Amino acid sequence: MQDLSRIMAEADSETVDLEIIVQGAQEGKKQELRLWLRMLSTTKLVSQEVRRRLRAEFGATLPQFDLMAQLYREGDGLRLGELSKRTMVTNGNVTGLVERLEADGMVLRVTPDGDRRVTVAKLTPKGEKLFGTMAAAHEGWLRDMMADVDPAVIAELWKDIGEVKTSVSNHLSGVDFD
Amino acid sequence: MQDLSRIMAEADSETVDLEIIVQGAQEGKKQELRLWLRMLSTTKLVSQEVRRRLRAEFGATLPQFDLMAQLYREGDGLRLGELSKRTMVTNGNVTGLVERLEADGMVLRVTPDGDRRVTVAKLTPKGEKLFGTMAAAHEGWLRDMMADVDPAVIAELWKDIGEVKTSVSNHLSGVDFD
DNA sequence: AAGCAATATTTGAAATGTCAAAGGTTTCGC
DNA sequence: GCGAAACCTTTGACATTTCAAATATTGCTT
Repeated sequence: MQDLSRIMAEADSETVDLEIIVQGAQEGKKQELRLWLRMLSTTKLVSQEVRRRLRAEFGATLPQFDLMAQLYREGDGLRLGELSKRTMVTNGNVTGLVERLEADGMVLRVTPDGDRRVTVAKLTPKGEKLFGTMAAAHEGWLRDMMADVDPAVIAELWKDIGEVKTSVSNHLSGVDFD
Repeated sequence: MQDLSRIMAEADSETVDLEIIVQGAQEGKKQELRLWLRMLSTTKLVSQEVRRRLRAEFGATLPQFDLMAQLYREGDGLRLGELSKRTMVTNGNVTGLVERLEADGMVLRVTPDGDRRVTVAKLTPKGEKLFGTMAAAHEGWLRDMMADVDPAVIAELWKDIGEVKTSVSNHLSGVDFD
């Protein structure tokens, strides 16, 4: 944490009302915040359950599963940069993930002849087989977890969250300082 | 990754049938998976934006912000175990988070007289002030990001995701091996 | 052909994340 | 009160995460 003095000075000059800021999410003013907190906690809940089961049943991690899912649907493999975009994982992170998956024999790394900057990752047969098993289980877990939710609600949620995603995408700050 | 041979054997003996037998299964079967993938990617998108801004504007991290939010609404402080539950962060992780926040002067650690097993974390005045500023900004970011979504949809989403969360909560596997 | 910008991946530092095991403390049962 | 069980936090080993800087390679410009 850096640059505190400047920030504190700002806070001082404003005298933000500390009582109201976090609390009053009930009153309609903070619908977005309230929704976000609920989305976040729900996502964490599901993620942790999925992670726990992937680990217990397959000894795999969620990021590994995600990465393999992308490779699974592109039989010819993907460049690491592509993988990074699709999994929303940083480049540096993909390097390590692929490294470990390769060590486990799930993934193969190849440098194509045309361009030696590039590394293409590809599932091995072993990786494909394991992922197939995991994917089927994974789908079942989700169906179970959401079993009490009306299918119509699920469809509605899918649509509406799509709207949220679009809105968010259109309001991202590239990189800006104040 | 461990225990592969057993898992592979299972996969072999099952030969999962990718063709779907039940009627209407193409559309209905994977609704939950589809919803989950969309929830996950949307949450990642928002998280990354929030993280980027917290860092750029306040030099703080998202987990730190989360933790401070919990302490903010409990002026008397919270035991680390409580913090762990509320932030959905493991115990060991809370230790480190609080350590760093204490080093930054945002948080105070106290061992109450009654029970020396316990550590209570509490925001310092400096921490309170900074959090107040961050919380106000944070709320604004979310309002901006979701600006294109109809308020009625936001309210609906909040309600429906609540249903999802309840369902998931009721279908968690404590700890089970197969 | 030399130089330089653009592209693609890796590396390194710091923080966060999980899990399991280890430490102290308290409390309960006897 | 003693010893064991229960409780709370810390520690340690790894994996994942981000960002920024460093490498390496290609392609463009002149």
